[in-house]
Amino acid sequence: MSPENTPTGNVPRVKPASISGSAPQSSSGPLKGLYLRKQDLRRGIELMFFAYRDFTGEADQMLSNLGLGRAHHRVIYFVGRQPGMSVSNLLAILKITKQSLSRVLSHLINTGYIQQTQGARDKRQRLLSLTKKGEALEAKLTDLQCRRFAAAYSARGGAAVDGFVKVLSSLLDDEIRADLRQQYPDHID
Amino acid sequence: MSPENTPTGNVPRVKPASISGSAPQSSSGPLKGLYLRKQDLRRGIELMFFAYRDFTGEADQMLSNLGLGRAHHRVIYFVGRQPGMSVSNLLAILKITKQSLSRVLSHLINTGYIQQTQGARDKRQRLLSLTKKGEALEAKLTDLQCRRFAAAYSARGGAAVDGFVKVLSSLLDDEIRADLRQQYPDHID
DNA sequence: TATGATTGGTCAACATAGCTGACATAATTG
DNA sequence: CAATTATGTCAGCTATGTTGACCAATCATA
Repeated sequence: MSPENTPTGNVPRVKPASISGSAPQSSSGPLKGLYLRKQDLRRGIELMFFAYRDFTGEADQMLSNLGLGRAHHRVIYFVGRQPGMSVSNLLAILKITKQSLSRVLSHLINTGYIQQTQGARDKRQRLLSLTKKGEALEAKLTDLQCRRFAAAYSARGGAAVDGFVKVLSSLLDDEIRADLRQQYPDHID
Repeated sequence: MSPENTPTGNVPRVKPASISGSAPQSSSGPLKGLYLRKQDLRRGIELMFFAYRDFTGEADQMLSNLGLGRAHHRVIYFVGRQPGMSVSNLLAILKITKQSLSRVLSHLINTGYIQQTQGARDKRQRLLSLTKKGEALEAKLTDLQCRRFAAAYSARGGAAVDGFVKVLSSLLDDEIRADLRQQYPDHID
């Protein structure tokens, strides 16, 4: 059907450094790198696309009932995770412009999901935290997604979870991986 | 710092069926479900967010240099994966409206990345395929993402890849998992 | 063969969420 | 005091999704 569905036996491989198209990679033994066949890499690409969509789908639905979107969710999630976070900190995590954040954040403040207090040490800073209403929404949304993860994790077991975390963290840009390693010292390597 | 960073020892767990907040889950032994602590589930959520962003980042950059976006990439990717695909088939995969697809697809046809031929059996169908130009772009984009996967896969090894695939496929909606199981009969369970 | 379902396209209008550029204010730091 | 930093705001643009309405060609079938 598709070009990479070559009949088993002589399947295109991909080397990390350069992709040679269809040259078989025989230098590292017969079994090593079986998961580096082009079809395996494509499966990874597609799994990321579909899993990310499904993973966010339920929360998106709940949000849209409240007139909110995924951008609001991200703000609520990260403020909930680290209350007292500054705006610039949030900007660094989300990697969007302050104008984009401003629109979403103002809305969340005006609708009573998020509150801000002046920084004690640096009075310019607006330290963000969830209100009761915000906490309630954050809990509902995070529970939705945690439930999906809990189901997947328990269906597959600890070893699979370990591999999942390892591969995902290796997909990250180096800079982001370093940041996450600080957040989860024992869990991201 | 954050509310779930409780000092090790009595860490909130999450059961797949219902999230109880902070009640410890002791019914299934002392070690089982260690990966179901709330912080582990949050780590999963965050890894998905950051990894998806980084995973698409390089391709997004290349696309924007050509005046294209991620939506164009998806079309090019899936048409390249299954040449001769019909519009309705593509709509079913992407799960967007035909109006949204139309805008992107028309642009790709007008700029010579995609061609369409009338279906032989059903003359209403427009069967889509990549032109030479489209194939070249698809190859460049897919190679970018494959290289990232190849690097992560070889850094972590086959066992980790196996866990990665298992957990990701368990994160899918049931219907999507069934579809993917057909695409990759030996690889998604 | 007539009817209804399917495949696909089109026009119009709208919403979300990103972007750039320019400019302003207040507070900190050297 | 001057420079930098943290934050906000106005204006406009783009990409990508949405609804709703309507049309044409083709297919399948009663």
